[in-house]
Amino acid sequence: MTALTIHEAATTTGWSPRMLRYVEQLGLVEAPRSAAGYRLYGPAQLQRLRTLRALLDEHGLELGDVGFALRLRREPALAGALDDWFDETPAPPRTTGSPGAPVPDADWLAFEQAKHQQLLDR
Amino acid sequence: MTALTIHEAATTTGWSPRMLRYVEQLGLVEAPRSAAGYRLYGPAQLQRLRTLRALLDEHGLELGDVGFALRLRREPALAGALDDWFDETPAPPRTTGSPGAPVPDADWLAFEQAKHQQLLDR
DNA sequence: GCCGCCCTGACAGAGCGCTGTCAAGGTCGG
DNA sequence: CCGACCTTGACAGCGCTCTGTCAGGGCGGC
Repeated sequence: MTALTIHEAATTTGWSPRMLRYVEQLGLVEAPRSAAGYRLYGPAQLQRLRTLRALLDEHGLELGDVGFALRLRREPALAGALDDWFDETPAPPRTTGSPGAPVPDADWLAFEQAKHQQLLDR
Repeated sequence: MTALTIHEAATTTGWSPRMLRYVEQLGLVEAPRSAAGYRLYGPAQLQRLRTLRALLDEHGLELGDVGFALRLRREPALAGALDDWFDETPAPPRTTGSPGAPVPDADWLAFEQAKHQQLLDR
């Protein structure tokens, strides 16, 4: 099938083989493996690599930045902690019933949903 | 009122004066200024500095990471581009009416709202 | 008026991220 | 079977981030 080796994928996407392994190590584009362990780059992976490059160029990002964004998606607790910190400043948002207790943590999903709902209600 | 100089704020929060200026430069904690330009740290800023330290320690973050998270909040286009890239992989999401055109960009907010709505609908 | 703190700007060094390159060994196609 | 490719692991250098420190000048309280 249409599956390229790492060297072929590198030349067609503009990355270097070394960088393709690094990108995979960051968890950004993981190529399936052959029985012998060779990385196999299919159309999906190639597309992903090209759009990744465009993303970096367009917004002046680095791979580490995208890696951090990935971490935000994999660790919702981290994303929630950041949300809380950024929302902390303006005013005591505890206008709803529950007082200032640090969120029972079981209600965390509902808490985040409420926050997203606020985003939608505008 | 209760407003500390940068040196006092540093000793009570555990940061160094240098780092307080750096944190401000990153846009994370900005202290109001006196008429002469002195930074004035009130309770709000002190609280923010302490919780910032806790945030870093708890999740093993660096200041630059939080700075990047701030950038994500200030540049919704960047956040949207990352969302799109991460959502790109699983399946062709163009199941709704509009074909593969790169989103008319005026509908961008609605597009993101729809995506958030999917998050809420679970 | 003086001494101590504040400001900005700059330089410096430690550390880390990114990228290339090499080594030792396995796999594949002619 | 041989040459070209792949694997992982390691090391090296460039550049950037982070943090401290210093210089030159202003502000403030005793």
